[in-house]
Amino acid sequence: MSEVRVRFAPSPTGYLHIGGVRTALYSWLWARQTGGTFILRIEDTDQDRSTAESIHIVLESMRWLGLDWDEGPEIGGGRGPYFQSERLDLYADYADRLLASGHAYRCYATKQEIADARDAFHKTSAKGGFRFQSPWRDRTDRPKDRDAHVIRFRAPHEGTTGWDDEVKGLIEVPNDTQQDFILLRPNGMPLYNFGCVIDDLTMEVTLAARGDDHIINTAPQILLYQALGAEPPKFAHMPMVLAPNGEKLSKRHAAVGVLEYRNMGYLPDAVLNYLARLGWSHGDQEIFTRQELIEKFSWDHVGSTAGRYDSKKFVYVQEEHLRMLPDAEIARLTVPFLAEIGVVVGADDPVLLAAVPYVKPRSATLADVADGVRYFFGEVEFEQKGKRKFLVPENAPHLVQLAELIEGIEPFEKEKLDEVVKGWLEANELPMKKVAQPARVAMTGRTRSPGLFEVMEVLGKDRTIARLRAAAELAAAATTH
RNA sequence: GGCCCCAUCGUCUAGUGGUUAGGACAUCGGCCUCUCACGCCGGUAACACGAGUUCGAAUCUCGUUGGGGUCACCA
Repeated sequence: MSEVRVRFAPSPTGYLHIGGVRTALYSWLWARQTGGTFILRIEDTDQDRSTAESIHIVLESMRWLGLDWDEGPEIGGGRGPYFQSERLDLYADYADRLLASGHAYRCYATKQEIADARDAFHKTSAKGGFRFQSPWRDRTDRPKDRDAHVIRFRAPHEGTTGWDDEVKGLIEVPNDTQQDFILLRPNGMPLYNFGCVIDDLTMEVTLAARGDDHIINTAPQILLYQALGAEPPKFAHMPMVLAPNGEKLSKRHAAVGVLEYRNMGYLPDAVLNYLARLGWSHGDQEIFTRQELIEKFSWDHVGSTAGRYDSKKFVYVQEEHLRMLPDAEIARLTVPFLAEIGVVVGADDPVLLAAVPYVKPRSATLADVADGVRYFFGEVEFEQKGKRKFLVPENAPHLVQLAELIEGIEPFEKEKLDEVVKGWLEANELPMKKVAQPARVAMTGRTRSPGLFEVMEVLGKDRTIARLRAAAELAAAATTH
């Protein structure tokens, strides 16, 4: 079997959609598993919609996800260029060949003529789909008053065109439904089906993987390969990612731009895992490392039904990946998220490092971790509800006593703290519940946090005592009502 | 409407003629417990429908219904 060459060919007309990421991912996994080549190609032939900003977003998204390409923008490769807008000569050349062999023709019909024909078709309420029947299909002359024309494919009307799809199986389409689709616009820009075929052909792509909304384009493309006397690649059409309600996924339903997940503190590997698993399976396994994905991916376990985006499961997968990370790595990755909320610390900050293991099981994203360690830095910010409920005069003495008790504890570690404090509580017949919440609010400003003694250990003796005493004063001064 | 694709718990899926139809997320109950989590134990919950093939169908065939895609000088 020849070397695997696969590509991801987004059009830069917005953000990189998570549905697009999934098709990119499957191709990438296949290339990495087989030692093949993963090509990134930018389909920027729609000059009205393509933007430089969008190209940047695509590359940035791919980089963040770690979906590195072997040929493509910025690094080049032997089959470049990798922007369709820079391959115009090539398309012109292939169009000439098709013209010469009679597989294509120049069509001088104007957009208006086509629109009129379409209107007329719909007015007669004819059944079936509209196909523009160009009068130029069988003419050899040309109009005297204009030169602008498109180049159309001379589509066959008999027989069927089919292929054995890697995920859908055998698909056959009758040729009499084909139309003379346009290859080249008057300005020399190719349309999707033509550009895609010429690129896949000249880039020697062996498997074209894409969303199943492209199934409709495959027969025309195969016809084009045949007209060119070339062997088409294999095709894999994967089902789309739908919104939770089964509609087409859009901004309304979820964060669809993949970079948004970076900003929310998701891990690239978690995104990959979730997306891979949505539409593909490997027995009962749910959590995969990047390496496992590469090793275990296979086309015959890509399902054929559309998958719905499920944010809860996504969060679950993200949590699992966060827990797989070493604490020091989590600390390092959390630093920018801390900066975001005004806490400036280094990745090797001892307090941060000490806090991560306790905050980790309570967090899903890196943003959660940042928020979870926040009160270990700077001043305590009290949640009003907790302050009002627990920092009341009757609790003030307990906080002071706790501060005094703690003064003498050495080493200041959570096991020792646990032992001494609980002994003291028992001796004084004080229930833990009575003291814990006021102390928690005193130290963290919140009613929910890691274990009391864990917080103390991270805070250190001095700051623990200071916070307990400060809160005791607040509590004593609070007015009851 | 034509053409094409699809159909197992709410969701993602396992299943390739013989299973008490399995797992995961979610959900519900319980345990643990200083709060919140984590963790652990357990429950509810599915083969869209109808024919046919077969000793036997979630699995094969046909039809119905339902969902999706597409019918561009977008990709």
